Amino acid sequence: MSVRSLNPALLSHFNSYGLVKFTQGFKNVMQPVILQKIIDKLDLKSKYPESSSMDIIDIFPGYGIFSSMINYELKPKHHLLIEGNKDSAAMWKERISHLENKSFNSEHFEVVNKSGYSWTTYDDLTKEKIINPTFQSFDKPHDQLLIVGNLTSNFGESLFTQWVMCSYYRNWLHKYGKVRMLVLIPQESASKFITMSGYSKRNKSACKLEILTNTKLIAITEHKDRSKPQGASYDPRVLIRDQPLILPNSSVIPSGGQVALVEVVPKNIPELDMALLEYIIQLFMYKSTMPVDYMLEYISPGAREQLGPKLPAHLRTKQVKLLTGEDYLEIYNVFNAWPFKPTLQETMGITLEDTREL
Amino acid sequence: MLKGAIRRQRIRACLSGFHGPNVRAAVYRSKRYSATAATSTSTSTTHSGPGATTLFGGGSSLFQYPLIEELKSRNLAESKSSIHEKSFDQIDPSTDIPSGSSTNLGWSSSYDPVVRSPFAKDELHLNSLLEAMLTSKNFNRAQNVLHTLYSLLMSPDTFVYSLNRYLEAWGAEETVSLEDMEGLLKDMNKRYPSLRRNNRTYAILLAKAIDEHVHMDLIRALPRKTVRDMLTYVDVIGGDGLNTLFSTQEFTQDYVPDELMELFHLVRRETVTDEDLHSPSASSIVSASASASASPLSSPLSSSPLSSSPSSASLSSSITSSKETIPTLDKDSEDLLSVDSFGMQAIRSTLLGLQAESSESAKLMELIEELKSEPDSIIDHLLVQKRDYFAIYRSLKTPEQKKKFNELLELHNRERERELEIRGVDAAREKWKHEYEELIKRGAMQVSRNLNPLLYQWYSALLPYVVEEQRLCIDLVNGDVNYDELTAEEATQMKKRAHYAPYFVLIKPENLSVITILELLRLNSVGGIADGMRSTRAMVSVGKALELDYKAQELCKTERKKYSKLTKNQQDWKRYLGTRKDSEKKDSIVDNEWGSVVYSKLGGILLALLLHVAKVPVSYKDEATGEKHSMELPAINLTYQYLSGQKVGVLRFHKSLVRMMGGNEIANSVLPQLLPMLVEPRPWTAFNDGGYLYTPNQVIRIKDSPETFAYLKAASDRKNLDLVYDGLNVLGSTAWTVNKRVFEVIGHYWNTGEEFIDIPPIVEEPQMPPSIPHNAEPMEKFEYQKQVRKILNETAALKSQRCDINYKLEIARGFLGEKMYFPHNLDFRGRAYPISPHFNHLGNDLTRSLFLFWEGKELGVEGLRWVKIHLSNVFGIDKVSLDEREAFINKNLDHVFASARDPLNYDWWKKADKPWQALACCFELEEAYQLEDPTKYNSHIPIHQDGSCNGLQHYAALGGDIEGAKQVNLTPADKPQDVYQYVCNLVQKTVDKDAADGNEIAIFLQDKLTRKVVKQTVMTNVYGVTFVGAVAQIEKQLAQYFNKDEDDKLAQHARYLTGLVFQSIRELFEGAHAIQDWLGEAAKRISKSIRIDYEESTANNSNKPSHMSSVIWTTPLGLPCVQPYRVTKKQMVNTNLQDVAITDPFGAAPVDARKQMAAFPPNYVHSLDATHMLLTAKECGEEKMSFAAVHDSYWTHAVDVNQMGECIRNKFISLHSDNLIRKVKDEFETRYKGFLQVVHIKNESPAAKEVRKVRRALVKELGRALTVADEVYIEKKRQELLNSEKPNEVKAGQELITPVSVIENINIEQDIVSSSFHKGVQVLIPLKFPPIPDKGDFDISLVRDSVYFFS
DNA sequence: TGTGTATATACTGATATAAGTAATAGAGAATTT
DNA sequence: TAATTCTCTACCGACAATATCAGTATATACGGA
Repeated sequence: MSVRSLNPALLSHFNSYGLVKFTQGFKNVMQPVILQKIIDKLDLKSKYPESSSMDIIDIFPGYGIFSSMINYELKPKHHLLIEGNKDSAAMWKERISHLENKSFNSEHFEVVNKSGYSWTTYDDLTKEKIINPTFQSFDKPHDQLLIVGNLTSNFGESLFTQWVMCSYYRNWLHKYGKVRMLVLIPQESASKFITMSGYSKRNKSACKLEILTNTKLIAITEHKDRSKPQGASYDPRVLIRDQPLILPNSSVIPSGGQVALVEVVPKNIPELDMALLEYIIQLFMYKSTMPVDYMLEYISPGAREQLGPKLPAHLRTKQVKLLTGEDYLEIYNVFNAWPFKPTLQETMGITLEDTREL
Repeated sequence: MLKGAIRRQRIRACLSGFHGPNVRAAVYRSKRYSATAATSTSTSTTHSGPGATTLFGGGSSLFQYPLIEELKSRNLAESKSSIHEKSFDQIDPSTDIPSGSSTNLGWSSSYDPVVRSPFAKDELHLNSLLEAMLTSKNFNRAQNVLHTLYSLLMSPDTFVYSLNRYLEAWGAEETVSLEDMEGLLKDMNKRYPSLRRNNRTYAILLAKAIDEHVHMDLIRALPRKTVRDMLTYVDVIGGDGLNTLFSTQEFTQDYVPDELMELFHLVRRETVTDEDLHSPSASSIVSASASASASPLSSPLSSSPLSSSPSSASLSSSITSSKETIPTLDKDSEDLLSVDSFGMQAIRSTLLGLQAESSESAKLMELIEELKSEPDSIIDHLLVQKRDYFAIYRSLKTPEQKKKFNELLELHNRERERELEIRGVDAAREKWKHEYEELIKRGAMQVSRNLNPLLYQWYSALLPYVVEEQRLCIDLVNGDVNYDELTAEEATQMKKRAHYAPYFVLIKPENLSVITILELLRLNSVGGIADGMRSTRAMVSVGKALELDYKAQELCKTERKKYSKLTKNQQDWKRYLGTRKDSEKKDSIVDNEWGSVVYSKLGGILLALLLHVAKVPVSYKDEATGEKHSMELPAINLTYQYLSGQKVGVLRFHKSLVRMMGGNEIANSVLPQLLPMLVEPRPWTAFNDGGYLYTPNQVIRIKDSPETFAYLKAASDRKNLDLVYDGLNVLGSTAWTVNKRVFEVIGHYWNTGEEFIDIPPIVEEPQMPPSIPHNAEPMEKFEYQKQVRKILNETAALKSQRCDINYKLEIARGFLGEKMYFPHNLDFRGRAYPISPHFNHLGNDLTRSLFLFWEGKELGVEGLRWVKIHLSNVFGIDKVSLDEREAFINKNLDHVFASARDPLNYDWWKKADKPWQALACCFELEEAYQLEDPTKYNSHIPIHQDGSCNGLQHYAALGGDIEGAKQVNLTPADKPQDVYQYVCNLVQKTVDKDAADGNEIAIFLQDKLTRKVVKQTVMTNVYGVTFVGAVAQIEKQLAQYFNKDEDDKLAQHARYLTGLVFQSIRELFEGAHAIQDWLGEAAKRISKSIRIDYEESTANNSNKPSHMSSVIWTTPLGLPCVQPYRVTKKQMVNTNLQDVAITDPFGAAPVDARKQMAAFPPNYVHSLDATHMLLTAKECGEEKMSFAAVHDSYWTHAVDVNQMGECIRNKFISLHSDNLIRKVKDEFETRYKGFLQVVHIKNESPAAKEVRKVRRALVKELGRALTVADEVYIEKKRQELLNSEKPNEVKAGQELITPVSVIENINIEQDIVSSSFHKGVQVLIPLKFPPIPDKGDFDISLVRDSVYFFS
């Protein structure tokens, strides 16, 4: 098996480090052979035909085998490694100096030793003119910018949903266009987020993801329980649709870690009252086996009586868990036109804290 | 002096009451652990010697006791029953037989005389059901329940009480004859041969016998003593019964118990001549009533001339008649639009509406008229019409007049109080109706922002549904439901109904509806939800409110039965028989609560119905056409909300409804439950007997802790709590009134709708920050969202505060001019609180300013001085000497007068630290100075004496810290010491030193240290604040010196400072801290101890035995304190609204060791300050002072302050003259005797080696791994053998070597390591407590002369 | 009429939910190896 | 057993998470003997 994308210049460096332990709470896929398959499946070259002028923004790269392979595959103009962790950053710096000797760092790796969690990190990228991506139309995915990230840590799940929201708001790195994101997330997150209507684990974020992006499962790890069929914790319809690669457990550190690689491509979505949409989804999800008509009243007093009739019959009787993104948008529109739609106070979930003096 | 000594002795007597004979009766007889240890000291060394190759006493087998075999086959059967989950129709005595035995497990310790049945939950359930079935006269079902109950109870004695309940209710039926009852009893006896009748049973039979005029037959058949005892069950026999009995000539005096003797003579005399009844001595008898209620039977016998008309008539007619008078009686409605609450008006109309009906009020009016006609009387028509009793009372000149007025008012109010408790709900409804009809007449329904007519609409819409639901429930309870005729869905619904139906039928639909509505409104914005509430809370609260109403009504019925047909001498009868609550209750193991499950189910169905019908008018403007549309939308909806990532069910009010409730035009309706009382509360005589006339209450606020209940009951039954009750009764007997002048000023500012001092403004639409672009950067977005959230949070908080204040003012308004009392009860540590929520003297500055003593006392020179000092205190000048404080006010007297004369425009008082109380004080002074001699002023204002950092005062006394004691004013000084400032100075010193050494942080902080920075930390230190918590507090104080992005720097500085503060406190209160640590350590050991007599029923975690023992101690007053911290199990309950999680209090839950440990030191100290307060209260009460307290702030009349101060100090000294910690230790050592403790000791220590050796041997024999549970079991067996009667068993026990026995005599203290230390081994050792730390040299008697101790 | 199997129902336990990790440190408990 | 990861961090008054699903245990229905 060839590992085409593995940079030979780095081999000795990888070897000298051995299989590192410092995962910092992140999970990682460590086997080049496996990663090669992923890269092949992603078919990156056709998506980034002029990759030599592109930028890769690589967030929480960690040990970075995957990063380096993508790098070698695409050979971008800039490959920024946003790595707040001191040890990892130091290792990358060492690696780069290693490459300086070998290839004068023609890989264009650059370490940004700042937290990938903090938004200011990214403001600084443009402020300090480290990169200067082009602004592209929102009709098609951006072909000069790629986000790669490892969100397998504790806060990863929330950060992932925030990145998705950024793609909708067209801020952060998504201000440049519909930027593709290749993100490694925990299996628990992936099996909730990438679902189709009716799947039991589907949650609010999954609905948002469906509405706002085209997201595909690229690869998943084997199931922990050998007696279960592979992919048992995922929505079977998604598995059929996306045909993800199955990674052996041994390829992941810490061993047995369950992860999934997903490819997120933002959609071109008009402006919505996102707070309202989220509120509707959230409230419906509280009792997902109930029909829409019944749940209307949970959103706002009088909604059932007044808005129920405005919904098509098939929607009204549909179980909430069976609703598609489209369905949600339709319901959203009805609410949005209603004079008594929920106010900010309700959609924000205001709570009273103890106001007593000292 | 002598008196004090006697009292002290009594306290001591109480202290020891808790352990005693019962200790001996416990599991292990006579010989105890320590004795064993002493004898085996020598033997154990031989065993552990090298020669002991076989560990078990020489032989190769395990001696005669088959210990290993037992261990191998040990199989624990858990006592289990699920009866508590069944609805009434599923209960079947033939199948519902619980598995396992109902033995008493005890709670934290088996030495204490408290009862715990494994089936307590089922018992409770069945008893409630029985009660309900009897009330609804469903005797067949009730009998079913009764039989099931029998199989659960631990002793036949307990069963008799339930049987009596049945017999009593059944016997009350006219169709049931004495013969029937005897028949039933015989039948029962046949089934349950162990069943014994008790005196109450006989009393019940007697009642029937009297009815049938065959009572002498029964009486003659019984021993005289039995007859005497049974007659004390007055609630069973009834007043009429007694009357008949006493009139029977054959019934001789020797049948009569002492407490009824006078009544007996009364009846006998009455039959001779009626003239005696109208003797002129009447008033003197009545005069005794105020104090007599504490001991009703000791007051002189006489009759009152006031009783002529039957009170039952007034009861039913008063409401309808009062309704008519409402418009004319409305007082102040124009002054205070905002607090125009209909509920309160309803209450007031109840309060006001009784005058014509009862003779008591007629008499009062007569007196008032009489007084009015006196020359220069200020009583005018208006005052009379407004019923400003306080103004009238105040205007009276002679003590005789006052006395008489008070007496008559008391009688008058007794009637009104009863109305309030029994008929308040009806009054509220009538009020709604009235306003609704008024509004309809004016045709103004749509535009009205008045809430009450809307509530009436809700009520009218709700009622038919409730009626229908009740009909279904009745059918179901009567067994008239044929499930076959129902659809599947209906059947499920009916099954759900079965869980609440027995209770639903007990209350009339009108009350069900009104209470649901009012309770819902009351709960607005509680529990952290804006414009709504947690649905769980709502459901449970509604259920509880219903239970309270039902019980009050039932009690009233019982009482009416007592006096039903009596037309003469009702007052006297009442006084003699007391308003004792059902005496039977005191005997049942659990107080018969319906329980959370029933509450939530009842609340669920009622709220579901209400949600369905409650509408609110709304309108909107069509943006396109500009047309305005009006319509009705549901007023409330059920939804959910996430609270830190967890779902909670929420009932949310529609915005329009919220606007109606919180605006300044409309006020809430007040649920007339647990309001301040109009008469002196019934004195506490038992844990569940005292306070309101009819509404039941417990003396301790217990939340989900049957253990606390068990201890409380045991102590109460043993009469250990009488001193506690005495103190509590003093608090309850303080009469108050509302400060009308302050109230009017508050009302003025309230009505402006603007912010003023404690009054939040009305916010209609919050001002949002300017919106940001759709594609703003994430940072900006989050920032924006944060701002919006903050603003919304603030407005929501304002709204809820306004709502809350409104509710308080509503109640205050209802009691303007009234005399009111606050019944108190205690938290589990003994701190006292008024039972009445919302409006009480524990509130904030604004609320407190509304309180005046009803009684006035002439100031005198000292009193005047104290009023001034008090004003200075509330003004914020309280750190200087008393003379300086007085001087400060003298200097500012003009400001004081000006403030009082024109409070709206003159601002001086508004600058005070506590402005509202300052204003009240200004009024008082100004009025006093209107007299030629202000010292002659009759003052009503309560003067406060506050302990300076009371917790630390107690700690300092316990620890004997000389400097610490000085700093918290235990030592006489010429000006008050300020401990916060002192600590601050200490810290400053270190900071200066560090700064001099070049410490950057210290240099930065050098000039920023203030008292305020350290205050909170010093204060919370008593509560055991951790380093992290304190850092957070100090960060808040330092935040102003740092930029937003300098969080890390801020934290760094805060941490440095916190370290110093902690260090300084530790220095200053060295002894105190040693005590604090000791208490913490003791709590830790207790809560991590293992009871060897407690069998672990879950085998799966036998390596982690649960810790079952709470920290329990007895206060010097005899109150047992049980820390109620256990891991709570949650039970999901299905209701009509949603599933709710209810904490299941009956789970045999292990303790929450962490909480036990952290909370014990503060709880212990609080139990001491509570003791101190109650002792002081009692003494003040005896000295005829008015007394009130807010934990460590004691209040009395100005003139009495000096005397009270003396009292406070003396009680403090006598409290601390004992070695309290020693006592706690002794108590612990008794209670937790023989318990084991889990510790980790160093691997390589000799002790560890010994233990390993024994364990290895055991494992070998056992053929499997040895669990901790096994070790505990072995130890238990060893203890049993050692304590055996048989010498051979004792010997076997001595020879038995267990992992515990090999180290029990080795000193392992120095080998103990923390559990996270890796090279340690876990071992069990007997529970021991660390030695008590040495006390400092502070001499407690110095307190006697410390003026600033409380000031 | 008693027994055995198939299906319906009831019960239990696990899991997810939200969504700037706030800042920090240190003990103790829980979980995993 | 040993090592690691997670949790929590101020007392009381004044409390409070729920819906769903998967898997298992029990009850009912049914059919055949």
